[in-house]
Amino acid sequence: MYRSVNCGELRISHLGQEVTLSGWIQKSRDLGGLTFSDLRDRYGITQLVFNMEENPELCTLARKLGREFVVQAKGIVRERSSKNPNRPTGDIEIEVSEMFVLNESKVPPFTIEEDTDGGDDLRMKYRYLDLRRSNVQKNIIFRSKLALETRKYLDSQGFIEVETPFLIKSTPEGARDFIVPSRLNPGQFYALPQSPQTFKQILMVAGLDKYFQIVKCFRDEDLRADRQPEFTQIDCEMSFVHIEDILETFEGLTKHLFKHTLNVILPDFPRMSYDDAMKNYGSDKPDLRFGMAFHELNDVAKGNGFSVFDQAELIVGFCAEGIAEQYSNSNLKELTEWVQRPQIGAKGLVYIKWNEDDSIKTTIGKFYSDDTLKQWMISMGGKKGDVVFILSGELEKTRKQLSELRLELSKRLELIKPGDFKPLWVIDFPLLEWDEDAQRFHAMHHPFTSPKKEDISRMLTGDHETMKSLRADAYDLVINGAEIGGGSIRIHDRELQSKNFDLLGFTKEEAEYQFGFLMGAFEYGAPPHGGIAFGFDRLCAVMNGQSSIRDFIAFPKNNQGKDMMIDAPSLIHEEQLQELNIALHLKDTGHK
RNA sequence: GGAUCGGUAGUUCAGCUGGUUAGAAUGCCGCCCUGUCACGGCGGAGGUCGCGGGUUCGAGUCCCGUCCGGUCCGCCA
Repeated sequence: MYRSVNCGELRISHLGQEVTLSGWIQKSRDLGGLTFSDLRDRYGITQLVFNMEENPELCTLARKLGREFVVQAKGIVRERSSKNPNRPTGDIEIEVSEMFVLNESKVPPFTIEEDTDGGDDLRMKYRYLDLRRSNVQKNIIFRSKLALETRKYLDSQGFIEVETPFLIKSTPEGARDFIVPSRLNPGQFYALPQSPQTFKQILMVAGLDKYFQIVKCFRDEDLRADRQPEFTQIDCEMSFVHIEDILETFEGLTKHLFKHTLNVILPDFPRMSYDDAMKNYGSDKPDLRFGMAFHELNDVAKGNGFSVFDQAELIVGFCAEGIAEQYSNSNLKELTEWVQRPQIGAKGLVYIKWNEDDSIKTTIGKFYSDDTLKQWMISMGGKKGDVVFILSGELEKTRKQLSELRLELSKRLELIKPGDFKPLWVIDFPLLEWDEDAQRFHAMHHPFTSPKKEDISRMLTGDHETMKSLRADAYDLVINGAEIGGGSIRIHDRELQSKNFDLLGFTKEEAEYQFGFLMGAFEYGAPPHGGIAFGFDRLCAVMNGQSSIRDFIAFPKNNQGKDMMIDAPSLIHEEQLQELNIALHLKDTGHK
């Protein structure tokens, strides 16, 4: 028997018991006559004590224990003469009578502690050591619990989990596919799914009624802190539903998850149209943990001879409450430089600072009187002691820039309270998006998304401009400014689906080649249906107040899509290529 | 595809406008220590300053190239 108890469970109530523990040596403290060793496993840390006088052999052995040695120890639970209140097991220790070194360890390249000194690079290469750290394990355990609670809730609502294939068909739409060659079908390729979208719709046609799957998805795009080439979705689909049914069901799921993992009770989620989100926050995923909503100033600001404003498509600003005192000229200058960085790209930043002494400090004093500017500020919800920031220019760019400024300012002003959660449904997304470069429409969500009922006739008959104004039955769940989930009511009618492909620039043949199976299925009694997919990794991260999803994935990839531990991707043998009938034509990239 | 920051001891980093023998902390090794828990004390080992080239009397430092990593834009139906 390697152990009778784990390293986290012993308390003062166990005094006098003989126990056996196994774990890793976290650290030893050799005091000469006494040696203390901290034994660690997933459950905690228990102190072992060795006495040179009473058991010199064992104590000598203990002094030789290095970090991360794997050890089995048997002994009596004793009360400590000096307790450690920082540890749940801090009242007791094990007076060891018998010990085996089960395995030795090299000195680890970084410390296995809550706050490691290791950089990301090393942590990924030695992920098995990184995963020994309690806070990384905590994340992985959280993830497990979140998946379990997801299954519990969806099961309670009558959903069934169905596995869909990973080897499917490549489609040029949307993200790039990972491609898998087929040995049995020379020259032909599978693709890994970007999502199980078409399969779950087929399952609705098949009458499964309520489907879900916690499933890996694959996208061969460039990575970010919150984007991995393989990631996990909670993928769901329901039949005979309107938008309301879906929002209600998955608001319920989200509340359940917060309650049963974080013990956080979320109030009902507000809803905001896409148009309002863009207008008021310059973003389709606004962070509602702080204010600074936008106010447009076109009506009041134009026609006073300030050519920058007069020529702008949009003049828009927001009010930062109570920062006039703390925000000096140099702060404001620095902020101006910040928005002028190429990544943001604003030409300049207009501010109006309404000081406590009632004076106004502004960049546009030549064109507007102090009283006028105060009127503006009052109309924007401002008052004495506030500062208003204004950007102007082309509509979409300006909104995006001001949105970036809003987020940056929230960080600088530390407006975000830890543990605060602000979920939001963003609804009524546009159906189509005009791609100026490609001179064609793209589906804003995906090509299976249904237009709103009242827009269907306009879609069937409208002109180019009409298409831009079509709204979809599509929705995103946003929490704290992160897109956590997205979905839509789907098209379930062959003709409408066909028309949509047509709008998106598919020829009839292409549409048939790629999605004929789906449209074929629609001809055999497809029920109205819709669904949603949650970014599971992102949900884990957001619930824990983190922005990077990598610490919630046991074996993540780095920015280049590489797994540093197993060194993948990698070259394959010539014979493998031959068997697959694949010849490489590598561009000379200077790589090995 | 682009922008930007970084690469110096096992690790995390400092190293100024170029100037003796490249430092700190931590880790590691050795000795001492009977109540430690960030133990303490004394001593020690540890470096191709990512790589290649250039400028210079002299390069960790400046320039060019390259590789590796972080962050962001594009991209992510």
